Parts: sequence; C-alpha cells; structure tokens
Amino acid sequence: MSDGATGLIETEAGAGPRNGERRRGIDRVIMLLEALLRHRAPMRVGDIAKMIGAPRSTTYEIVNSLLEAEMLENVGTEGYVYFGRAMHLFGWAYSHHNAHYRRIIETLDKMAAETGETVQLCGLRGNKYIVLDCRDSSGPFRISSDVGVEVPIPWTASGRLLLSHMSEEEVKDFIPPGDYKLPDGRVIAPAEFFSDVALARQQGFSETAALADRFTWCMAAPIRDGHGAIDKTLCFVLPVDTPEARRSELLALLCERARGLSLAGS
Amino acid sequence: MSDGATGLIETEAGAGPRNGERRRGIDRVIMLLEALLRHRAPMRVGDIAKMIGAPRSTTYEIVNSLLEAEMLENVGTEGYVYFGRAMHLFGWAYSHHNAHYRRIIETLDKMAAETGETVQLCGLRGNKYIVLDCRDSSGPFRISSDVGVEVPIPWTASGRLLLSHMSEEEVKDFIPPGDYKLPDGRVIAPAEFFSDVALARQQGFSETAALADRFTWCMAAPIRDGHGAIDKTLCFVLPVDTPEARRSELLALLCERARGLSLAGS
DNA sequence: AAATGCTGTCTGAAATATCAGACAATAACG
DNA sequence: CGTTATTGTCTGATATTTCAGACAGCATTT
Repeated sequence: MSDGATGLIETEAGAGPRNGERRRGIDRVIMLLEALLRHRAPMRVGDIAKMIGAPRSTTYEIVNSLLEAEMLENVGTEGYVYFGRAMHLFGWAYSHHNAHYRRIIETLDKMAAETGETVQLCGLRGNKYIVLDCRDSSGPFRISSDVGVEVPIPWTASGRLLLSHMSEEEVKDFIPPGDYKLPDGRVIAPAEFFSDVALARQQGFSETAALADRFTWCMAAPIRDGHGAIDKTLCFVLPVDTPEARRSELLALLCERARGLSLAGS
Repeated sequence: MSDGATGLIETEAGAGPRNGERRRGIDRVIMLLEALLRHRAPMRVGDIAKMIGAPRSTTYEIVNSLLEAEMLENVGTEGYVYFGRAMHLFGWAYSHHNAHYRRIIETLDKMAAETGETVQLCGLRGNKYIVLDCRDSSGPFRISSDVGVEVPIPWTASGRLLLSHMSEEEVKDFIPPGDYKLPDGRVIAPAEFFSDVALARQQGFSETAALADRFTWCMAAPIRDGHGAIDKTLCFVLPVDTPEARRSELLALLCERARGLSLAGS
C-alpha cells in the first residue's frame, strides 16, 4: 500500500484541456478543497473550475452542494467562496479527539505565553513540510507562515529533523530536485543538506539562520511517537538578530518541552 | 454507545427514503462527516454504513477515498476511522481567513487567561445551538461541552439572545416542540421561554442557572454583525455556586468584550 | 462442528451524475 | 457602439458510479 499523499491536483500549467476524462464527484470535492487550501483565499466558481480542471457546470453543482452543507460558504459581495463553518467543526473534532494532540496544543499555548515568541508545530505532508499549528508572536515581528501551506523540506529546520530516520539514499529519492532551490535563488547543495540531516539526528535539534527568508532564525526540536520516530517538531521562529544568550535559553526550553511531549517508547 | 437524546436519525423531511434509493457520492460524504461529528468518536465502517443508511460496499469505497485524501484517518488498531489531518488544515483556514473571527479568538484567549474561567463562542446551526469555539477553565471544574455538538436552543443562555431578532410567533415555529424538554425531564413552558427571549433582548445579555445541568451558571452576551443582528454570543460557563460579586464582575467583563467585538452597525 | 456475526474485497448491471454546450444577463473594453 | 469576457442556469446523452449481493477470512458462540 503506497501512501501517495496528495496527488490529485493536476498541474494547471502546460497540458491543455486534454479532456474526455470524467471524474467522480468525490474526487472533485477533494481536489476542490485542496485547491482552496493552496490558494488560501476565497475563489470564484469559474476560477475553481479552471484550477481543478473541471467543467463549469459540474463545479457549480458541487459548490452548491458543499455550500448547503456549510463545508463552503459565500464570502464577500459576489461569487466568492471559501471554507465554511462545518470545516471548522470537523477540524476541531480532529484536533481534540486525541489526548496527545491536546497536550501538544496546551504546550504550544504555554510556550507562546511564557516567551512571547512565535511557536509552531510542524510535520510532513507527502514530501513537503507544513505547519500544523502555530501561535504567533505578540510582538510586532509577525511572520505567520500559514498553517497547511506546503513548503519544500530543505527550506526548514524542522525538515532536517523530520527526515532523520532516512538514509542518505532515501532522502535523495524523497526530495524533489527543485526543492533545494531557495526562494531567493540560492541553491542548497544536496550533500550539505544530507550532512545537516545527520547533524540534526545527532544533536537532537536543528537550527537554520536566514534560510527561507533573510529575517528569521528557526530552531526545531523533535516530538517522537510511540516507536521513537520523529513524527512532528516543535519550533521557534525568531528574529534573526536575537541575541545568542536568549537563543540558547529558548533552545533549551524548546528541547525540554519537546522531550516532554514525546511518547515514552516501550 | 447510544449518544444523547437525538432520536431523529434520518434528518431531512419526515418521509424517509424508501429502500433502493440511489444517492450521490458527494451527499454520502456529507452525511458521513456529519454522522462522525455527531458521534464524536472514531467509528467502524460497518457502523458508519448503518448510520448513514448506505450500502457497505459504497461506504468502503467512500471511506477509502477520504482516507487517501487525509480527510479521514485510521485510528486505533482495527477498522476505526475519524477525521483526518486535512480537516484540521481546512478548519484552520476557515477560522483564520477573516479578521473578525481572529479578533474573536484572541479575545477568547485573553478572557480565559485573565479569568481562568471557561469561555465559549456560540452560535446557531439550523435550529440548534452549538459551541463554535471554547477555552476550558484551567481549574478542576471542567465542563467542556464539545464544540460542534448540537443542543436544543431553550437549554442555553446564548439561545435566548440568538433568537432575539424573532417575533414570538417566529420563535414558536422555529423551535421543535421536543426541545423544551430538559435533560432531567423538566419541561420549559414555551411562554416562559418567550419572555426570557424578550428579557434577553431588552437587557442585552442572558443568564441561566442550573438549566441544562444542575452545576452550571451560564451567562451570555451578544456579538452583533454589521447589520446589528446577533450572530454569535460570548459566554462564561461558571460553577453554579460562584458568588454573586464575582458573577457580576464577570458579567460586566463579558458584556464589555462582546460589545468590543460587535461590528459597528449603522 | 456447525452456526452466527463480523470485515474487507469483488463482481456485473442498472440508474444517474457528470459532462459539453447552449442560453440570457451582465460587465469590461476598445 | 459593437466586441469580448464573464456568471449562473438548463438541457439531454452517455460513460460511470452506485448498488446488491456473493465471497473468503476470522472470530465468537452454541
């Protein structure tokens, strides 16, 4: 059973309407929701149709069904739709049904309150990194990388930890080649990344300075599941000029809390 | 096992669809998710099939699609499924896309931190009351009425406010007759409820003592939308023996904050 | 051992949901 | 002004999906 994560959305560029494909309603719904998540803003039905490669008439039909179920809702003056209330309820049910996740959220809250810094819970989604939850810094320094947005793994401190169960060969096969290229054009040498991963595994934490953007210092610590594997990470996103003393203090706190959240293996 | 007093299983109109009705996949998905939300715990595929009145083979098909999309996920060792990670991401996107909602959540956090009491954001879903979000008391007094669970409107303080735009006649038509019956068997006289609604409208807040259960004192204040209508409410859920002085202090805070969150209407 | 109840997977067949496209309204644009 | 995009709604046809039911496997009960 290969768990091909999220492969349903077609690339919108290039290949013209290679039509004739008739798709199931359910699959359309899934594509639609993922498209909305990536777009991160209300969309018009016509644009949704283009983005998921579905006929307009079908898209209207589906959108109306989802509107009625409150899984989507109308937003703004006309024609825009975005996620609806029902999604909030479903998501809340997800994140509170399991005691471990609740403990993690509590810790997130506490750390944000204690330090005033931006704290995130991170994980993988397919071969990308995503923020699963976050508490933004109360200060003016507000990065707020959005929850659920897929980011190339090599751009992140957490990513180095989340791959630490893999061999170098496995990492090489796992990361799409284009993902080594940073937003500013620089390219991370794969060999360097592999040694970063090894270092993270050895140290039990990972830090990056001014990587994905020039202004942030990121530090991540592993939360281990019942088998000792690194499932999620806890991390701080700091201004890059945070003094060393403060940084090491925060790093110690981060590691301690992450360890406390790890499930004691058998 | 038997969950709550929701006797009506098949929603929609009274005439239950006769056996042999063929339904759309999308509708099955919607029914499935709502069934999971009501049940509030992982379910087996067979039970889901029974609960939504779908053939087993169809249900397997749908569940597998949703599992692959991470809208559901396997939980526990055997056959149980519940909401998946994708739902969390969709829900997060919903609750953060709009600035007003974010302000409300911030206020919720702040009030919980300041008072240590249980704070809730409430609203209507169809002709039922639901909790939209909450912060549980840090103390041992933890009620934690679940987010998203539908509750008869007359059982709640918020409900009295949320109906205050309706005439007595409209309220009468809106509330299902069975909803006046409290969990302990007592019945609220409709006339009394109507005058409660009127009182709430006049006072600009609403309180109930030991109504839905014997141990809680609830107080609610309205959050008004751009048109001045009461869209949501903010409320405290207190131990019923909270001293009067403390209660009036909290009530003042509640009303002030709710007013601050209301959108300046015309 | 037989009987019962489950789960998860397949099948073929029939009912229908998806699709392409037409349509009227509205807006944007030169 | 005509021309070119929209949006939202309908239509009928057919390719597909839903459905009933059979099946093997596993467990528990009689």
